[in-house]
Amino acid sequence: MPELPEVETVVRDLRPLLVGHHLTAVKQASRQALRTRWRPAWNAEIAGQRVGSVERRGKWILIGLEAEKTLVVHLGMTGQLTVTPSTQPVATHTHLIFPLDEGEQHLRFRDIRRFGSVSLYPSRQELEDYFVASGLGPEPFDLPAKYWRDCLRATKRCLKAVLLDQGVVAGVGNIYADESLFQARLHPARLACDLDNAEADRLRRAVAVVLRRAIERRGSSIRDYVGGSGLQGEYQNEFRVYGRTGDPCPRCDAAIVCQRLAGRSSHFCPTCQKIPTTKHTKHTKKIKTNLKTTR
DNA sequence: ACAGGATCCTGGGGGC
DNA sequence: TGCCCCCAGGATCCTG
Repeated sequence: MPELPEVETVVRDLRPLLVGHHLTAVKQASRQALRTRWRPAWNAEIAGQRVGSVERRGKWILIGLEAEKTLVVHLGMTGQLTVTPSTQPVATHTHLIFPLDEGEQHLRFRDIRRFGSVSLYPSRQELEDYFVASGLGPEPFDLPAKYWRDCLRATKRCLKAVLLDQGVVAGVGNIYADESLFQARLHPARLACDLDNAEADRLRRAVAVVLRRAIERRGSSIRDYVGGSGLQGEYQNEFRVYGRTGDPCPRCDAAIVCQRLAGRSSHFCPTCQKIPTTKHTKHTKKIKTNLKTTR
């Protein structure tokens, strides 16, 4: 899916197009259910509401309405949230249409694979309760060093799994996990609890550096992702390991490897990102032998 | 507690 | 051209 940089790009694009404008209605453009079913009762709640804010939390998009009502959108794998002229033909797999103001513009939610969701929370508190209940972790920028070290020390999971865990840090997905690990020169199968403080700090900074750069480039467009104004991202042109199996490592020229790890394809340089011998080597070896090389 | 697999979906690409 | 299989940026549930 769109990961944090893509979601941030959508939010930045949508903010000037939505804040101060009114959602006048809701049209369900398809009968197919999203991950969370749109409740007809929300139609009346939305109608006539003025948009006060557009924000991001992890991979969630929060559209603030009046009286603390919040429209909450998750793009899943293939979700697109865009403002388009109402004269533009409605694309296939468009599920929800929110006409704006006098109806000359539409806010549209399109999602091919339907892993995404759109729902309405009646108050900030209920939304916050949901995030707490689902264990959503802190934002990756300015992560407290001690918090991060403690999280890593407390788990025997591999680094790849920890980075993908939205409860540890919110917003990182498969692409940016691989790119961050390369940036930090750490092997994705390293056990989190094996990292020393210097390595933990390196990874924490690498995540922030990679995500910031990706935001500057408006995220990565692999197939379905577009920003809030329909524009594609550019960061895919700067991938150093993701999707580059067999290509030379930009640091040392060794061939980039792709292995299945934590259920996801994981790309890394076998030379720059080595697993050092440690007290947990036995366990790590077990993980490594379980890996199945793909492609 | 954690790994790993299956699941929810559609579409694109490769192999034959 | 067509068919079949595998793969994909996420999250969640289940099993061992």
